Amino acid sequence: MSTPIPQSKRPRRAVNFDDEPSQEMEYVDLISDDEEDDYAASKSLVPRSATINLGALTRKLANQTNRGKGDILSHLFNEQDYAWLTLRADHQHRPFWISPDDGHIILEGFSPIVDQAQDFLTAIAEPVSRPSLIHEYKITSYSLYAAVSVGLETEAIIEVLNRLSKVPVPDSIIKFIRECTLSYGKVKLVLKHNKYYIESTYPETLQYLLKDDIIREARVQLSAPDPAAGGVDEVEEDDENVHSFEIQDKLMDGVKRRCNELEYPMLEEYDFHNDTVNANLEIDLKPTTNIRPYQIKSLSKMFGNGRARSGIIVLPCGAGKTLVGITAACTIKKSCLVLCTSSVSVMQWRQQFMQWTNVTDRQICVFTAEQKEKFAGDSGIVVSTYSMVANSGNRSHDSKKMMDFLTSREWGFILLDEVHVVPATMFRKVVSTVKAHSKLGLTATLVREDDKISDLNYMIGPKLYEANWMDLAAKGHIANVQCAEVWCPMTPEFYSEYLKEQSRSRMLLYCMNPKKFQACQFLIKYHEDRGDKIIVFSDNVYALEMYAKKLGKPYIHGGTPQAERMRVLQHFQHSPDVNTIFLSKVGDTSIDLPEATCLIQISSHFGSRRQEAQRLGRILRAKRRNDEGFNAFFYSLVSKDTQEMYFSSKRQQFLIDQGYAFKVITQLHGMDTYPDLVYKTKGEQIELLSAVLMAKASAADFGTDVKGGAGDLPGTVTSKDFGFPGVMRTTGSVAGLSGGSTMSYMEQNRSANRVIAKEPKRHTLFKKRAQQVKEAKKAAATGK
DNA sequence: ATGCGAGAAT
DNA sequence: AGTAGTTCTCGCAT
Repeated sequence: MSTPIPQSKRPRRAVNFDDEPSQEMEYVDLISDDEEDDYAASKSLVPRSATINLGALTRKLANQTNRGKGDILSHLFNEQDYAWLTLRADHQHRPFWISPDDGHIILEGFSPIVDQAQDFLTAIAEPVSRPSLIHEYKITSYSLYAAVSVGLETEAIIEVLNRLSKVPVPDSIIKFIRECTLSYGKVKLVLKHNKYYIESTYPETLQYLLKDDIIREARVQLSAPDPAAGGVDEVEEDDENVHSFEIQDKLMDGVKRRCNELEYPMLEEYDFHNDTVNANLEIDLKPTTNIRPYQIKSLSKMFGNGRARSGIIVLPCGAGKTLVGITAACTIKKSCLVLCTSSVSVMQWRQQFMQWTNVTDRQICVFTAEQKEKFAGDSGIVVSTYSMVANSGNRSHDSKKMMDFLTSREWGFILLDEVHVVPATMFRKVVSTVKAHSKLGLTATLVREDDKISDLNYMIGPKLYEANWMDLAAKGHIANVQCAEVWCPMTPEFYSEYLKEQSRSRMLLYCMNPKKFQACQFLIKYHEDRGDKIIVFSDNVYALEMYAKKLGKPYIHGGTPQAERMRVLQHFQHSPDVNTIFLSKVGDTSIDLPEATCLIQISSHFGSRRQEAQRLGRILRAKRRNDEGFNAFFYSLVSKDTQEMYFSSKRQQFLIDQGYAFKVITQLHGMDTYPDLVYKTKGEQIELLSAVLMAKASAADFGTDVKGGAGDLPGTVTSKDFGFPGVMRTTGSVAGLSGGSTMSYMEQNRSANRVIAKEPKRHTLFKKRAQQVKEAKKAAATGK
């Protein structure tokens, strides 16, 4: 929406986030006549496994529409039959359809005005899936709250929707938009004297909220309540127009949830310019710090009206989330608390603050188990971990004192790194125990496998911005990645054992499948020869060790001592002789290896979409990403006809929705003739099988193995055991790096071969919401 | 330093 | 289809 500010014109110290809600202008003359060419230009296919749900488009109306009972064929197609849709005469000039049923929007990715349409849709709707040619969005109450909070107005939203839609905007959708946007902003959550208040200029609204049991009981009663006085009379009047009441910290979470359910989501904005109570923090970005256009854009959503809106910014790994957070802190210029998931991240955040801003040692400090510092002046930055702040009982003396320091003061800003962890039972309370005027959550993967992710809407705020991975890759901000799933047939011996086993012990068998072993070895060799640096991931520590030892590569898992980790990582980054490392899930986050250009997964038995995306993120910031035609590679090795097939498809869903296309490789050409292939003979394979069965039988073996430090395990590999013998590295030709095209593999249509993982639930929004509102209102009414 | 318990993710 | 189990990290105490 806002045009990127040219490098030269950008103000040196402050970042300009002017974000005039000028959507009115921008969408007026979008329709041009030359879309035929663009259509012809794009030839690639939508991945079959993308979650485009065209069925949703039709369900309800298809039933309502008179489709002619004499039609002998339509019953065969049911929901897939679109014949009833009444398109506008000039529909080909308009970029999307809107489903009257559930607010889903299908956008043509080849439309000449796709960029503008996409800009608009990301502001008002939730991206569901964005493969290359067709994008799916859905309008939800949350997405509409976000739209309003970012400055869009109800009628403007409806008008632009109407202008861009191939079908007239259904009345049901217009009604939904009006309802959702009407009440937003009427109720505010403010912090005064380190206490939470619900504030509104509409006394009747506060009165209405107080009828709800949860909200009423969370209210702080200043004096003995006068039974004669009811409702609005109890509300304190700060001045003529503003009314408010106080809420207990500990019950804040429930109150916020309730307000959302009652359709009065609380607006959290911080007028930091006019805050004279809290001391300013004199920090600025260094003049040399450059911010990318999409980073500015995301921040403009936060600061568009001159205040700091609480909310969430979603950027892919490697796209500079940290700098976005730091820039926000430099804009607010008040005391700031940064929370991370690990102590490694804590140090990284501190380092990045030092690197990008003029913050001094005295102003920034860390609070972890090892280090407990306080800043010196009236204001400063504290970087800590979620568990440090969430930990309630059994604190050390220093920690207690530090927690008092954190909870007794008012924070201008709280930065929540990896914000998708915040809904976890123990972590969620940090949001209300530490009192901050504004909150910003950062993440690359706003997904969880439970249903708690939507809690962030009321805990933190609306999703202010979500980048499109494909767009960033196209512009060179993150690497281009070729994704492939390699199908490895099980050997007959392994497969018959697999069939005998219970589900739990099956995992080892498909991890250790000799064919997978060979595929892994072959891919490593192939990519090392091209000059790639390779990370191999294995969730299973036993498999990790076996693979790494057999193939002679260093590895790191949870039991690897810190010093040892550093050694291995150093070698990987700087030695031309170490081009492959094996990592357990320690490597999922926080290990930054810009040298890596290729990633192979050998074991990933669960269906975690977040883990898959985070692993891919390890190669998105590849140093060489801007080289001509550079591609990073991401392989998942999957044992054929096992449970892995199912998990794999589930894991890939997030990336597919981001527009990544997974190729299926059923045969690695040249592998069978590769001279040093491991486990080539039947004898070796059976030997491996018996080793696996033995390991599986004795869990004790496992235990010591995993602990790693025990040391007496024969052949335990550490980096010092590697003389880094002269693994010759032939430099691949530049042309050879130009992409997946040079790889010989067979592609095939995966969807024909397996069941595609369905989205957990494609609920009909209206129904769910109606139900929620009904219950909430009923509860409120009975509270009378 | 090392072990232990808790908590998160799935 | 979901549980139980695995792995990892953190913070605290010895």
